Amino acid sequence: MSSIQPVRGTHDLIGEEQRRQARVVSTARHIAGLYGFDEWSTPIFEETRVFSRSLGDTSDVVSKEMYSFNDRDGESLTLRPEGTAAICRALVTNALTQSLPQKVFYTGPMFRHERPQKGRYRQFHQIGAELLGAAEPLADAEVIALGYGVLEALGVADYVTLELNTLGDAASRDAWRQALVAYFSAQSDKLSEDSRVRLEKNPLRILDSKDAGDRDLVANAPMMEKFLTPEARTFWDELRQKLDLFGIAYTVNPAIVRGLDYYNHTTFEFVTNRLGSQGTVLAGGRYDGLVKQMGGPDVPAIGWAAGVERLAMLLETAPQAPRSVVLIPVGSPDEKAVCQILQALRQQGVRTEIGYKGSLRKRMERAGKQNASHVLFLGEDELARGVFRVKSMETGLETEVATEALLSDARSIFAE
RNA sequence: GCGGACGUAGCUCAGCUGGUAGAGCGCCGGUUUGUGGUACCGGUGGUCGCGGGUUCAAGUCCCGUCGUUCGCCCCA
Repeated sequence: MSSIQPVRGTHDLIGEEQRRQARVVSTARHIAGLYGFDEWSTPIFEETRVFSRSLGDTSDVVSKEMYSFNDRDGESLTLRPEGTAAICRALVTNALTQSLPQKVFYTGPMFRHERPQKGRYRQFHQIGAELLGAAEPLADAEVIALGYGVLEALGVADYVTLELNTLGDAASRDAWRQALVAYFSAQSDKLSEDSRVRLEKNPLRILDSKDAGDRDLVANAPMMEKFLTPEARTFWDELRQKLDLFGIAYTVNPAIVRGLDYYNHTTFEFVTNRLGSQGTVLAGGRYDGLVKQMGGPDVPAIGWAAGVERLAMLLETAPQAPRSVVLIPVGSPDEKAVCQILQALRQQGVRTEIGYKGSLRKRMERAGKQNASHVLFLGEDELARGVFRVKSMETGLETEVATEALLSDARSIFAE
């Protein structure tokens, strides 16, 4: 066993694992396109303040999980722990606040120094969608519909449920937060140790505590509903109505409060019970203040991110490896003819390989192992007669095909 | 960051109460001359995660460390 290992929480993506993740990404990219979202790519590292400012200083992501370092110029940089902040930064830097709305799809690696677990890695991958510059509930509904559409296209929608909540606008949220703090402070002796810390840092998080004692307290805690301003209530009502119009089923869960500071109004999570404690598969919400925080104008926005590894694990069937047509020279036919036919097939869009070294038996064996769809035999005899022997590895049947036909009509010859 | 479990060939694992490692699969080659997935034969393969300690002797006991995994925490 080699002593050089990949860094803790990182993995090489090879074979089936690579194919599963690629399937997730390409499917999401396609569905996002149907909704009119364009793909952006932002740098993998940013100035640290892009994240520290936006995610909230007290969030664990900022306070203890970021890969931050000083570069050779002494500037503090950070490997992106999530995608939304950078998209907002890019919106501002590229002056796209002039042409709203912008509908953005992105994908790529993210980095968080967490304790690795299944479905939770230090370098992991996300897909995400952001709709910047639309304030109406219809936008929220459409963004959620896009998320659902991706899950549906991946064939995992059945294992997943949508949980929905509202945090209201700033005024609602502040009032609610104060009420929660007052409520929990009055009986902080009954709270779990973890939740006493949350009371200081992020009281909303107490609501989704798993501690049994906490849950009893939470059951009687003041609910967001009561603190909604009339505007926030209208928004919340409309959102649910639009979701109905899109035919998206959901359950309201007051505990969906999200971890990052920038959310307001809509929050949602698509969750599954198939991945143990890492059950959140796609989640997001509205973040109307973030673009302004990034130094831009007041741009309302809504979006979500999803974990590629988690979705890849949920895929029911693994994408198949592509099958090749393998050319096996018999004896020593003219090399020029061999190379020409290889290139001609590739130009016609047929995945073609040549069987290297070994006896004919060996090469056949290898073609079988790599699951080739067909084998092409070319010997001096065939070359002289202007034909190939084409063997279907599926049926074992072997036919003679004129070289001309291969040069002009290869795809139909190899179509199953 | 906290607590538990685990860590033997590429893979799945066996190795009793301590005496310097085994199987199956895989991989490589062969069963003569132009044909796979079957069969047969032969071969390759491990400083038992790593580092200490106890012992005449450790894969087997103890400590530490790294990694994986489960729960917590956090979050996608």
